Amino acid sequence: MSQKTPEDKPITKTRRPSRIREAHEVKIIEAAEHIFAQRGFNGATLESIAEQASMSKQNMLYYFSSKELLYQTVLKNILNLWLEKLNLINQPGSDPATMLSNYIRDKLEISKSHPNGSKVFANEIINGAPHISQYLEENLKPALEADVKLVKGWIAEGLIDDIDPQHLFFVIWASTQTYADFSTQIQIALGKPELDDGDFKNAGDFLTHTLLKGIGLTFRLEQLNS
Amino acid sequence: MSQKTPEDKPITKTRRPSRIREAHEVKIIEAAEHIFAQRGFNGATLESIAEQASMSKQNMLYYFSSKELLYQTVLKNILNLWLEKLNLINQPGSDPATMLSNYIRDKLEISKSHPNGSKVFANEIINGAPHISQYLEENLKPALEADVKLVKGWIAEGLIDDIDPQHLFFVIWASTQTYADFSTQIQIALGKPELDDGDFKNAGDFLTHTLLKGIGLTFRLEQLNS
DNA sequence: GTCTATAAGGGGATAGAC
DNA sequence: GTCTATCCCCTTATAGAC
Repeated sequence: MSQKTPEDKPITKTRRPSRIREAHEVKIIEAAEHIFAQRGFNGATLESIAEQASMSKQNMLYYFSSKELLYQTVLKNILNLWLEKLNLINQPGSDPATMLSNYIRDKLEISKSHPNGSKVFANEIINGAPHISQYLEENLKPALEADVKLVKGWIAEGLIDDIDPQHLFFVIWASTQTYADFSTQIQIALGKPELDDGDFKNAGDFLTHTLLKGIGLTFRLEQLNS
Repeated sequence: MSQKTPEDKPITKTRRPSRIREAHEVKIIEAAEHIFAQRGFNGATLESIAEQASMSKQNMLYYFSSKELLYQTVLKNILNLWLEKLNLINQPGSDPATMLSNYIRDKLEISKSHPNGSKVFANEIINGAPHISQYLEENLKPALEADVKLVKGWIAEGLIDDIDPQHLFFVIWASTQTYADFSTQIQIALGKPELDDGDFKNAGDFLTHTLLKGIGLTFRLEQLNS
């Protein structure tokens, strides 16, 4: 699996990252996600990120030479996670109801497991995507177009209502990511200090019921759970 | 209507704002919305807001004595606009389909007319609502609870499916505000430089069709448009 | 009400010893 | 790889003249 150097002995001078570097990089990225989510790009200080990662600011700069680089890394991590799930065609089951309900559940799952990455991304988009618009153009746009084509096929076959496929995806994105991005507001509305598994289950049930039924799929929840 | 001073002649020393003050305050708030939306609270500088408002930073500080005060003003403006529309019971028509479709159209209209206010608010919530959580607790929460009660009544009467009312509102909020907050991403996905009236019409049609049908309302678009 | 000047502090990034 | 020290710019807010 892993690439081997021609020599017998491993040569540490090559680009292979050392064990300590790898561990520190993970720690720093997690800290950066946390702080960028909480304070935005400009509000986050390298000092506070380093503190969250339990190291000195100067040492952190040894691993990520600039705030910008750190930020880009966090942004691309979450976007790549989403893009993986957006590849609907690669799903095992092939009927529209299963594909869409799986996609909704997957997106919600990421909101639950990576709320900070989602928040950093949301912040970036709200501010006009100054650091990532090109990456969206090159990666998100074509991925969405493939799915739109798929959904148009469903409409042509009469499997679902004649709705606008692009807006279907915009609404799925918004309504799944809101449970990460707007969790503070939802917590206040629900009167609880944190969203728990039950809340995400309720969200998933509501969304699959409403969106699938709403576009004309005679989908029943019991089918999926069985 | 307007409060009168006991004296005959207007006393300029009282709290009544002068004409020039009022005009400048409006200009400053609009500029602040724009810059805060684009750069976040920390990224926005008083210098850039003042420039957008065509005045000196020092003069702007004469009207709004701190960045914090300016920010709070922008936040409460947009939230109050939303709270007005959230008061569903005050609508003329009283059937669920009309109430909800009107609410969705109203929310979308605000996304179109006040995208910057929406973005500033979104940023604030994402960052954990450090400046406005108490205001949400005192104003948003009770307003939502009234609507939840209303929707529960509809369910009890069998007018709509047995869905979770709170999540219905979370999804309406997310999916209408995304056309303001995430407009940059949507523009990239649609391949156009700006969202136009047609895009908002498509969004509104998709949302009313899908959400109303999705919760079991046998609503037809033609009824509303006639 | 508007201007010039400046106080006061914060924060990104680099240099160089160990 | 990690540390101490420091450069230098940016930004909020105030003081005081006009």
